[in-house]
Amino acid sequence: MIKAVTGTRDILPTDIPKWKYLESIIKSVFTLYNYKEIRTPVFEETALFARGIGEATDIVSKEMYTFLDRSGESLTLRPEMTAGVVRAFIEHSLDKKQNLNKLYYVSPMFRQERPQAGRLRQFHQFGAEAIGSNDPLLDAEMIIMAYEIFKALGLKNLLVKINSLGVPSSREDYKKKLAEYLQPYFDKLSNESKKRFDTNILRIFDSKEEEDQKIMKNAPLLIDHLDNESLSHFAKVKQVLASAQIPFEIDAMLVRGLDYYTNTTFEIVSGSVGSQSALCGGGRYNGLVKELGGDDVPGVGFAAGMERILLACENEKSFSFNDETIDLYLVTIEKGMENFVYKTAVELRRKGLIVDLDYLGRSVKAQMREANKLNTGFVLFIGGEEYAKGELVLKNMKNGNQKSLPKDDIEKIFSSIKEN
RNA sequence: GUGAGCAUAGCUCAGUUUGGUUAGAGCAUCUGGUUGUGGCCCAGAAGGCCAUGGGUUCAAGUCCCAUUGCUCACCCCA
Repeated sequence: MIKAVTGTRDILPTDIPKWKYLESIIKSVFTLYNYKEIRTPVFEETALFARGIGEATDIVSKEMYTFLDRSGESLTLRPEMTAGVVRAFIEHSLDKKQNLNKLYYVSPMFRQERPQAGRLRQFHQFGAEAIGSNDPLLDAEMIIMAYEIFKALGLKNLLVKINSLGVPSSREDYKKKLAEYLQPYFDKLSNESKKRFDTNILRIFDSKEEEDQKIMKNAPLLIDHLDNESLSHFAKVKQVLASAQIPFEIDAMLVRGLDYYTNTTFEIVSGSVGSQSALCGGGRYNGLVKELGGDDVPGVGFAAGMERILLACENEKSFSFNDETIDLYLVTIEKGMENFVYKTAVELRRKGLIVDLDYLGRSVKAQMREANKLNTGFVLFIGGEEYAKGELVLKNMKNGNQKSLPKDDIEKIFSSIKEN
């Protein structure tokens, strides 16, 4: 048996309602904040991600689905959306048409990691990018929109964590200080952290090794070494969040594994999923557009994992649906009625009723059991004595009442059903 | 890439500890319970190479080994 590839999932009809519901909330919140949807290709030139996300990051160095196409060009299934959106932004000169572009997306992403709770190889993210302004209002707006969406879904067990990484120049000064502090402990660091010492020293803060954490507890914090401009930017973000009544906490250890972040970074974590608890993450990326060949345009954005969110919703039972219903089920009482039955079904469907019928030639009892299972409001019996008299029997499945109607009066049948 | 756990009907699971005739249950499916009427109830049916391949044994769903798959966790991320 051929099965779905490791880390991929079928979304079956029974799962579709909750996905549609999630998508409708995403769309309505982004629309309220006047973000416009953008769709970009699922694959891009490999170089886009290598440059945009950073060669040394885990995503680029070990998680991408990269392949050569038939002409020998190296392509990659997108592991995240920001690089592609920025590429499209530059390619279509969106900044020349509008000073600030507020964009959102809902799309599948691909990363070759070992699957676990809340982590798949093909997964879905929604997110937003605001490109063209350095206003801290937008940093806060990202967090607010994500939070509004989670709230609308009924999620409770949430924690907003924010941090500031400052600008590259002040960060370089700080990195030197951090290196000086860590030098005496170097031998005690975990192997992974030793590597990071050279590649991205800030990431040592992310280590969960006990020994590393002990050392990092007294390390100088980036947040205490921010330049004045970064500090006031961060202060404004906090102030806006507070005025929007978004509870948050500052996590000076929150660094994040993508190279492009500057100033604000944030995550919203849920206590209702497994160990992969970040429902969304994002931050400001003021150098990215220029890095990818555009003008020096600032940007900020976030991405949220939809499977993870739905997992949290299920665990919290944050919303539920009524059983799906149909309007009418046609029961064929005797053989030979099929043409009339189907014609009636089509005409009622054209009037807007959800109509189903038997396609398996089953007994009346079996058809009634099916009608009941489908939660139909009405059943229309076709055949027998009444049909011979030119009538059909309409049964209300809630109260069991039945009445006869002229067999060709579609309008009468329609209104008898519609009135209830 | 590393570690641990799991694998029996469409689904959820008994049975494995202490090997012993034809492998069970609930749910779901199907058929009936007087000629043409659902739900609840009752009766019955169908559905399994017990993940795959080797081994131990008189005998393996049960013990051993390998393989594959899944799950969870690490790394990291959404």
